[in-house]
Amino acid sequence: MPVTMRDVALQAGVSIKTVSRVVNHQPEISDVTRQRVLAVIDSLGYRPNFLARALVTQRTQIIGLVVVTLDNPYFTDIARGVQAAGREHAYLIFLATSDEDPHEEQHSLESLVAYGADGLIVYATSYSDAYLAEFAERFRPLVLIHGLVEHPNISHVRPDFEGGARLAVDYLVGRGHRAIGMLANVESPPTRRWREHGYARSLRAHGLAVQPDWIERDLAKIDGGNAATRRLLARHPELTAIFAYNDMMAIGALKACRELGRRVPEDCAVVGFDDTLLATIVIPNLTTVRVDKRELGRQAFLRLLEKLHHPDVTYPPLVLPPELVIRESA
Amino acid sequence: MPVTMRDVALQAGVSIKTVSRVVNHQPEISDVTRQRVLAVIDSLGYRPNFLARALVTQRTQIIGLVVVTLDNPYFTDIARGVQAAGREHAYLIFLATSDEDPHEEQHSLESLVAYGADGLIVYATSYSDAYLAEFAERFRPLVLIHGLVEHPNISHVRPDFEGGARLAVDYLVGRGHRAIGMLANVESPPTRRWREHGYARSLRAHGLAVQPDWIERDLAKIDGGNAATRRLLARHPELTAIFAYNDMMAIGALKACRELGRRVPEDCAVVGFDDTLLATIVIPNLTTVRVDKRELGRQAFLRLLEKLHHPDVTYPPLVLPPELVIRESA
DNA sequence: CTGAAAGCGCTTACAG
DNA sequence: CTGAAAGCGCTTACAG
Repeated sequence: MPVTMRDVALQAGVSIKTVSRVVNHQPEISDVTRQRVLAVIDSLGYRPNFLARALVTQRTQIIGLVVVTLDNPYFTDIARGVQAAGREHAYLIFLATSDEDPHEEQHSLESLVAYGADGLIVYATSYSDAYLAEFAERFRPLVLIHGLVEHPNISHVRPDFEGGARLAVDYLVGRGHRAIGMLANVESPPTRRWREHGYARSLRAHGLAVQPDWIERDLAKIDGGNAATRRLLARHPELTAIFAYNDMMAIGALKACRELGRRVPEDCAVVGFDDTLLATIVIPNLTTVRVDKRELGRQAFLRLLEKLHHPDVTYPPLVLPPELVIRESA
Repeated sequence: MPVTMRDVALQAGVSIKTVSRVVNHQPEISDVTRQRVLAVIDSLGYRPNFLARALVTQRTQIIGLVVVTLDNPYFTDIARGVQAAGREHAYLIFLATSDEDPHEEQHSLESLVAYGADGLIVYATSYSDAYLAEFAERFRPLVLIHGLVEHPNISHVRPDFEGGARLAVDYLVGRGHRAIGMLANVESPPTRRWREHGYARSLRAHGLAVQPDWIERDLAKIDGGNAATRRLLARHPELTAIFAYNDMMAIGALKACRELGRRVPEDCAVVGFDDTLLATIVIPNLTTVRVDKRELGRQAFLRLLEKLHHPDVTYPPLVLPPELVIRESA
């Protein structure tokens, strides 16, 4: 039997509307009444029922956050940024994971809407762009992290992958490397191969030819990185450096090198991407491209908030500048 | 303008109640009517509003999960277990993190209740036991992971920490170690120092004296493990092995040894606890006590579900058996 | 097998 | 400054 507004009103000898006024900090109320109501609220331990409120206001102050996996610290850091920003603005962040199951991802999105989430922040590789556009059209505003879907209700936030990749490859070239392989994510759609563009662009800028065969694709995880590195090095033992899609793949590369008897960085330099907490756990410590993950999450939230307040404005993608962190692996 | 039941009813030429019946798969309805309503639902793209439903049924099918941090993969694995079990039973898992801020933790718990979560699963060190008991009394059933609060509405789930610690120390003694230090969590309240009991018990079982000074406390993170190891080894250079509170601290110990020029395992063996994904990333790979984290999460959910269905039953704590995984560090 | 009415706990114009 | 009434979108007895 939870305590309701009615209970408070009865006890305080005022109307429900008056209670509502003090709960919502509305000014048109005498101080005496306010104090009296406050006292009753306190003594009864009354808590407003958000569900009921949401039903009438059509706003829940809930933001849904859907990420593919919690396994990569990259995502948990982003989530933390979203949550911190959400807190500041009195929003609750509802974190859902799909565990890489596309079916589950879709289900999460729809559940979140059914529960009245005011908006969604999505990092999810498996959604089709068409589905996302339709979703944004029919339901709520969306902000996509790393995505790319043209729709007025969809905003975008991402690191400057291309710039980051150039930073990495420029550095490698500067260290004398000429045969630089790349580990790419098989799941990246052609429209979002930003890192590959950066890699190619940097190579060309230094007068080096781009060899498509030096790019090897696999899942963007440790095992994927390990397997891709083995294939790459078997085909092209002449490679002296590897630029990896993310830290996970870079760690896989480190493992592969270790198992293959190639010293890092002497025989094969490795550069990662993201600068997750794993980068300094691994030996050798990873040289990698740092992305401000919390800021990314924060900006995603802020973007969504803007859209919620100004539904008719369309915002250009926000692209955050990365930074090269030089450690031991290259 | 979302589509409501009323819209469907109007369009299908039936009452709202009839629509409700087909949406909720209630049997008392003719097949013809059902088909007609289904067709309208489909063409209108109707989705039930869970908020409205929850308001009347007083059940949301939402379970709140509160964890201290997402930084330790141990917690994300538990969360994954909870989520998987939740899915199977058509529950939505609302994951909240406090980022180690006690104030925020409390806020999460209360928000979750305000939004109508049917029950809560909590791993949170900073709640006082009294607060949790009062919370369970006034609001919803709770299951505590690693906790210990006697209250009929609170259930418990945890690995057998004491047994796991004995496994680790037995192994170390079996390998010839006699001077075995321990890294403990400063934040463990005296009632929950299960690993320390296991450590002491194993030592005594082998006729070895327990030296309180061989136990060093710090935060259960990498840096804490690093610092604690340095202090411990400075005071007791005679130690040849270290048993750590968790993998995070063990990784800190690895770092400390590396920086101190102590080879692992030759000069100092290290055993962790949890067997997170980090254990095989680190060099040397960590020998550690494996806990089935997903199962822990699953059981936490199942416990809660039981309680939701049978509020009057009180369940004994569930203690999951761990297992020693021998790798390179000991 | 089908429907009209009340109510879940709030907020929102609208009066006074 | 304060209150009575309607309504958010559903479900739940209760009739028929």
